[in-house]
Amino acid sequence: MAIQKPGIPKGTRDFSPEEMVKRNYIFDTIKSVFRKYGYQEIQTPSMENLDTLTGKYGDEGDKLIFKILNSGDFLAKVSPEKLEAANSKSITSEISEKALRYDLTVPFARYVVMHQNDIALPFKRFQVQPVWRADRPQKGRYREFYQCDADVVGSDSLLNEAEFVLIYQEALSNLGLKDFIIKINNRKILSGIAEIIGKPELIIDMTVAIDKLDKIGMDGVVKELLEKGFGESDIEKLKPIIELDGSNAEKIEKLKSVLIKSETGLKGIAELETLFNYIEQLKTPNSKLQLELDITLARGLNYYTGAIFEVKSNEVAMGSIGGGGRYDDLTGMFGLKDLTGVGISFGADRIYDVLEELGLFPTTTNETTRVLISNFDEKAEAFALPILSQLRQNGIAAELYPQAAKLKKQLSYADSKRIPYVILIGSEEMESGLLSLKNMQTGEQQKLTLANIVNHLV
RNA sequence: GUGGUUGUAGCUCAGUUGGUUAGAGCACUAGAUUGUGGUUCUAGGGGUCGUGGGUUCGAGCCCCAUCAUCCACCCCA
Repeated sequence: MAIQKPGIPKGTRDFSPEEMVKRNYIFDTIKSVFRKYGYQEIQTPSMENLDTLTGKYGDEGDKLIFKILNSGDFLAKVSPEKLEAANSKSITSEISEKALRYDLTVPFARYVVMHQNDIALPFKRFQVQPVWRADRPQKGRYREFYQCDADVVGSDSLLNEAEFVLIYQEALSNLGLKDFIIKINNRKILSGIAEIIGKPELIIDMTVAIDKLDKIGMDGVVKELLEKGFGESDIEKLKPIIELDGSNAEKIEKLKSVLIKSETGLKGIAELETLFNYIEQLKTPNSKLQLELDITLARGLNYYTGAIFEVKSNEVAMGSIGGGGRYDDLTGMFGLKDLTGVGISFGADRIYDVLEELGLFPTTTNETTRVLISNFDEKAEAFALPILSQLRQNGIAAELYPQAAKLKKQLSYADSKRIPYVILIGSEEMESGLLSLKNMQTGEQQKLTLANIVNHLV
């Protein structure tokens, strides 16, 4: 067999020891905040049944699901007519019954329905696992990436929404981000706007178009709205709403008058007011919470029914680093009615890229070996083994250089692995029982008993 | 799915109007220093120039195809 150049699939990455230290720092920070707010961790399988996932993310989303080919002779069951027709879509369901999870929310909904008799409502869970999307990769976009989700089902209180805002604020602040904005909108307000214009059936097209405002400008939005079937008069009504500005309170007042005839719209506004009120009372005093009511915030997922969240860093040009919202009907698709849920997600990989770009990773990461014992020959090695054991019994991360080698090489090894201390054991040390402890940072070296070394390193 | 970018050593990249034996830095190995790393100096190993075809006396360079890559759009974390 010919030697082949190794490679990994497009949009996937290896993570080095150094990168893992940084990634775990992000995961641990986010997880501890989740726990602090009463969320418990679960995990679900990497793959779900294909029909669990299809139809939940819209047509665009379905295309991005990674399907898993059935094992064995997967074409045997497909009828000759279908093979002849060569219609990929109709054959897919026959040759693939599993798929890699696309997000953590739908598997969570599936979990809740399957375990509904075992979980106490309201159920607050968090989940940190990779998801896969068959996207074209680009900056900040990968085919395999981690999401950190927290969701609660079985509670329609807006207190949950308020706490999610605080979780965003606390977790991202803890990670060292100083300037980020949490955008909030409400699907009911969007519905209300579509109602007022008289095109409630076009709400999706409307929200997708106005979502692009800051990217393509008002002219672009108008152009797209016209293409989607809105009339000139509709757009005239829409314009002032889209261009809404001022403080959050001012925006709410203006929206109230615009949406006066829409029951749904007014309900959305009432929800926002309650939410802002909760946040005001819950937030840490003096915290620089940047919260913005953004009426153009839509987000693609069609299952949001209430609040919609999105978080963006103002310091780095990057897509959103988090998002979420309320979905009233999610478990309904799996036969469990009237269960409301709300959740948020952190995009760990994008947060990594942002922290890297801003140089915000802490330098004092202490996840390497604490002390290396040198190895000159068989005799010294034998002498070192009980010492190695003692160090480890005292909870000190220690390693013995696994074979005799030149000291230069062993010190280089310690240096490249950033091991802070090296114990040198030669004939002199073996005779006296005093071991040479070298501090790799200062270069200083002193002779100590093992007990002293342990005290020094603990 | 659409448009563009770039493919040369393990990594980051030079390589002139097409011309002899394709270079540098970093990394690696060895030595200067037989028990002292990070700085320095010296030497060394390492290349199907993404792949296939074409033009030419001659191609890393020009042409075609193909694959990969990154970026942007769509959409999204």
